Amino acid sequence: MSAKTAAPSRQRRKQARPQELLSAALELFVEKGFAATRSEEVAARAGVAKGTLYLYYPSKEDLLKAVVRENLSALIAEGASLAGRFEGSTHDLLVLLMQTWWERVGSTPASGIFKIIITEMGNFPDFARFYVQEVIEPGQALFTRVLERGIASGELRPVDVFQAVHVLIFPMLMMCLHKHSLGACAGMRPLIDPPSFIRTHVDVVVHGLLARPAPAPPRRARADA
Amino acid sequence: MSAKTAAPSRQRRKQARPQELLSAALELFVEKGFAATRSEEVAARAGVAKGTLYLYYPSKEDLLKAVVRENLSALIAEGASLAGRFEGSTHDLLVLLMQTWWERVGSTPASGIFKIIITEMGNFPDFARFYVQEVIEPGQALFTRVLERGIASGELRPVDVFQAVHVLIFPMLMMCLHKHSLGACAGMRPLIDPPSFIRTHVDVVVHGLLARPAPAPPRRARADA
Amino acid sequence: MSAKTAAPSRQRRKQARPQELLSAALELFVEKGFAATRSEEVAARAGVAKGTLYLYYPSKEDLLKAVVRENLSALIAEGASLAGRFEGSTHDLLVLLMQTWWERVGSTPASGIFKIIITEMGNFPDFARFYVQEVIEPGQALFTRVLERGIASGELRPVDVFQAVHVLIFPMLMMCLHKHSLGACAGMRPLIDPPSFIRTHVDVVVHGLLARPAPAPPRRARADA
Amino acid sequence: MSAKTAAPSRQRRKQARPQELLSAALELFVEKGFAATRSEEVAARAGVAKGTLYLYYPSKEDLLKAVVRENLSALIAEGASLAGRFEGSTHDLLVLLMQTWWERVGSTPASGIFKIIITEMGNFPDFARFYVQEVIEPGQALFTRVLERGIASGELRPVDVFQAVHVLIFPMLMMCLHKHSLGACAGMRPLIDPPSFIRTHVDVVVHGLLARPAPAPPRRARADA
DNA sequence: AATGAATGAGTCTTCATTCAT
DNA sequence: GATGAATGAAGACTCATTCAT
Repeated sequence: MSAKTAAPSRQRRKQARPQELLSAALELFVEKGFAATRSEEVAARAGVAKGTLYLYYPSKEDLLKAVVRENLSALIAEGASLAGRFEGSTHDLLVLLMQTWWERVGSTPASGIFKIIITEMGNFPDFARFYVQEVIEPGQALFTRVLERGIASGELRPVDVFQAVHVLIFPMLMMCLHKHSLGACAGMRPLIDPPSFIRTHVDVVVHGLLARPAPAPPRRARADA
Repeated sequence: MSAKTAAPSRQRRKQARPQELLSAALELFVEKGFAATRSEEVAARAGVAKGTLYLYYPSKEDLLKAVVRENLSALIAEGASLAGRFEGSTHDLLVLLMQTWWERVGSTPASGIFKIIITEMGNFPDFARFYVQEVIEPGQALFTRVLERGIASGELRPVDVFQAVHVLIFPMLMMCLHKHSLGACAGMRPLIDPPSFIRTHVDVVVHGLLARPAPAPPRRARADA
Repeated sequence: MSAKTAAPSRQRRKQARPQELLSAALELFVEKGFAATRSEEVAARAGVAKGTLYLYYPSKEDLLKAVVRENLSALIAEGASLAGRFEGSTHDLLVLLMQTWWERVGSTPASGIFKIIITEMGNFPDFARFYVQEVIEPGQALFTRVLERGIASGELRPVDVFQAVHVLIFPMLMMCLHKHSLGACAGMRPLIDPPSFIRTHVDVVVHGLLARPAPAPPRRARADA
Repeated sequence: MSAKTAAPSRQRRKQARPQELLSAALELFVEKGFAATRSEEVAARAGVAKGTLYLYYPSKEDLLKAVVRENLSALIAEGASLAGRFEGSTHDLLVLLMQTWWERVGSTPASGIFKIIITEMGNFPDFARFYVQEVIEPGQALFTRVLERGIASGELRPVDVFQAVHVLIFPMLMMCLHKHSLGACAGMRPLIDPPSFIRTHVDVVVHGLLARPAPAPPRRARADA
């Protein structure tokens, strides 16, 4: 506590600079969009002067790339680590995956990255490739394996796996986008409660995938909203 | 027909201008983002000079508003009209609604609007309010009614309706976003076939919502892969 | 009266066009300045379309020149005609000249011309020459003759005539400028009453010029303001 | 002195910038008019780039306001300080006031301000109010006090003071305007010599105001012609 | 290393002028 | 002749980037 409030040594601050700049940039790019964010604003939010930004990132575009890369590495690591460890029913695994994903990504500032990607992917083709290789493909592979195992074991219906994966993932992504667009509009009451939404989402989708659906489980209504 | 190929008279062109400008603007705003699109580009794509744009829309921001308004009004009307007319099972109605929505919006350039909205909603608070009133609320109301009817009739499980609506809608929106981000990256094989995805989506979600699921139909959706 | 309200025949309007355009232009150039006046405004105030203006004057600059020339011819004619006719004391002649000048110029829209000239003279050197020859020199010659006659006859002190002329004229011009700058600011009570000011001006200056000033005449105070 | 010829440090230049910009702006606004002066010209004349101007003044209009404020504040201070100190005849005070005013304003670049004000006052209503409060009213008050004192002491005729003030001031203003319009036209012989004109002006007007004019001094003012 | 004054290419927007109707 | 849609050169202003301090 006292360590935080005390003025950090010059050494420490310098070390933390790149992180601080990236996180300031993430916030602003998410809030206002890449093009509409002035590089001076990024510097200001990171507590440094305009010129300092350029000591760390040679251009605004490079800064964007660094922001995306930085935040996506975290995503991938999380996903990969979870992949192997689990033992139990496919149903339980899916619930766990989704909740963990929300905890580690959806509920953190990193969730904003998807907004940037959606918008800027067209303007940075090399990004598209990077993103597909590093995020989309590993992610799909993970869910594909889970679903295929569930189908093989007879727990799930033999639906089209490739698309079922997207049925699972898309609402999660949309949730993130929502959080940073409509959900970020000041003065607007929060329309959706993410954890609750995720429960419903997983509940519905897993039910829809089950081979012999169990008798409807004691569903939790919107008590938390 | 022959009249069209001849140089259209000035009168006729003036009539068509707003449409042409809006559609050029839609394309570009979706492709490159609002902030990154130069107003002169819009004019050029509509085949007019820079100044002409300003005869029709007093500023770039007004142009954006007009684009969104123009494209979303139609959407709402479609949905509402379909809502009332239908007789049949909730299952069939949901399938029909989703397919119609895709036909009228998702598969048209208007689908790009959602990308713009995600990005720009935070920058235009008054527009956010407009969008909530004109699009989000009516849309939610429509699906809410359908689901509530299905639950009342015993066809669907009594899930949280508000969230189930989002479970239905979010993947559709995400589909649109995907189409204009990753899906638009040149040289990338089409990863998802929307109609097929929608079938799977509706199949899974409706199954997940049904009170006594019919024996899983052995149909395989992904005919295109 | 009825002739005015009835729609003038096309023939009449066409004949009146140049006048109407010049007078609209004069008003606007005086109100807002030459550069800040849009040519479309001039056309609109004259009740014609933008293009019509260009049928009469090939450019905005030509329009300005026409406006100034048009209004200065009137000035000159008035001055010249008054020059010869008068018989009586120099004192009375000066009073008459000033009052007439105010009636014919100062109190009409033509008074605004001085504001334009002051501002634009530097941008149109050929104007400067024109103005000196057509207005300044004849005007100075007139007053010079009057004062010299008064001095010769012993009625006036032998002051520097060239400068005395300016002592007489400058306040009149300043009055015109005042009327179209401060005096034109909406919501500002009229600070100066021109006729009254002119009486004081002439009274003071002629007193200052008289060789043996008459006992102070029964001065009219500011009863009219 | 030698320090000045060496390249001034960045710090020093920053300090001097506002002054340099204001004085460049004054020159150009007077020469060409406010609307006709491009902001880049101002920057260029001050020896900086376009963008630098905007580091100091947020808009061209603000620049104009700063120019006027800057130059007129000094004027008021001068007048007021002189007003109180003087002991001697009203005649002498008036002569002194006029000469000082010419020294401090009329003969400096600040004299051009009046040309700008005449033109732009109508376009900046809030500025008009400012000018009335800060310049016109204090100035009038000053001369009003002087004349009233002269009348009270019997030195001057009991003329309408408000108007007499304008009789005194208007030619001075007109002199300034003349200097920057006709007087600025290249290739035109100097028609008026201001100091000499002012002597005549004050001579004539004060004579016109005196209660018992001294025997007209046979002095001939135009020593320079 | 850090700063922030300075730059100037680039963008939105206006408006004098043209010309098909 | 008259119109007003269209043009595009020009101007106010912004902001990514540089570099002297």
